[in-house]
Amino acid sequence: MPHLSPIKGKQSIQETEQAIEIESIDFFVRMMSILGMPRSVGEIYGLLYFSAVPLPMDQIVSRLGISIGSASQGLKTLRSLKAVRTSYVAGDRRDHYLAETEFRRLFSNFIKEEIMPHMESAKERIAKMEEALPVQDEKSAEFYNIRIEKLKRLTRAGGRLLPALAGLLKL
Amino acid sequence: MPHLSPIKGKQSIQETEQAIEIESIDFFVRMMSILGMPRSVGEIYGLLYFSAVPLPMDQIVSRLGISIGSASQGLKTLRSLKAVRTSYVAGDRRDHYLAETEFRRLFSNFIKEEIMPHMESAKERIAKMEEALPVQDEKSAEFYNIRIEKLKRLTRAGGRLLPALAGLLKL
DNA sequence: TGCTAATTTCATTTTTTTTTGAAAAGTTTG
DNA sequence: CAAACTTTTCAAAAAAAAATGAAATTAGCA
Repeated sequence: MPHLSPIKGKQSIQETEQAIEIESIDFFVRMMSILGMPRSVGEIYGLLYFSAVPLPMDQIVSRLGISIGSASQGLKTLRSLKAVRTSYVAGDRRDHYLAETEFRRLFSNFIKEEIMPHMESAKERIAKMEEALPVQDEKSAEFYNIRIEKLKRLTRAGGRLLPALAGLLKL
Repeated sequence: MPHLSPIKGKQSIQETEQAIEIESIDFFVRMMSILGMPRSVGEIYGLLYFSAVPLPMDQIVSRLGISIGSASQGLKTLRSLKAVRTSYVAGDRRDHYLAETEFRRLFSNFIKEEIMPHMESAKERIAKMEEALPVQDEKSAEFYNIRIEKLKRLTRAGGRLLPALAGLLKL
């Protein structure tokens, strides 16, 4: 069955596109907020995700109704996560933004940039605990050692598992 | 080489314990904040993690210098994540709190309670996008379908992988 | 049951985070 | 190189999140 009459449904193509756009923005605002990203970042990504063409910043600003400053900062964040990239459009001096839609890559980047540094500093902090420890040598030393050992295993597992996870992610 | 002289180091046993406690609190405040938990929750868990005995709420309050309200709410959160449990102490009507130190279990709980519900509502939102879609039947429909398909794969992968991850986590 | 200690709840305050808006800094092109 | 446009930066405002503290509730005990 090929295409139906163009005047078939209650909604026009634009209405459909707008409906999906709204859902997409909503979707990514929530997703990003799980990852601790501000609303504006989710909105921008959500808008770009379903955009067939790359959008310049002023379009993002006007379509989302956010400030130029927010858009600039949000795009900076998204760029640093490699979640968007710019594409050059002939005869237009504005940057045009495009969403990276390969989630595997995005995820891997997120872990590397946002999570792994924390793991590193966690290890340093555990080392500090060990420095403090050896002085007291009684029965309770055993208790502390066990707890510290668990923390070490936690960071080790995190360090191995998180990057591996991104690879596992067969999207 | 057995134990050294008890008056050897510069620090007493209490000082050592206090130093570790401070590091522990610091450690878990940061860990919890990665997971989007408020400071107080990290502080409480950090204190309990290295406590050899279960602590009643008023001790938590006075040792951390937080309010009774914060402590109560923080403990509620930690209880709901099964990160702490109460243990009964003879002849004391206060609840005494103990940290759950098996991170695998904690992690698995966190995914189940905090992450999976989001995955579920994500699926519902994708379904809404699909509802909006079928009306417009032109070349761009293909574009939308591809994007929606990627989202579906994302939530499917998330739903499978996250719980699996908790199992993998051999701590 | 009534009294008291322990805990929870929640309106208010404080702190932190995010957004805004306007000035500063770049860029492109005529 | 200057005028026009684009983007970034950042102090201030707004919004959101967390902590407080006191009243309300609950639970243990005499």
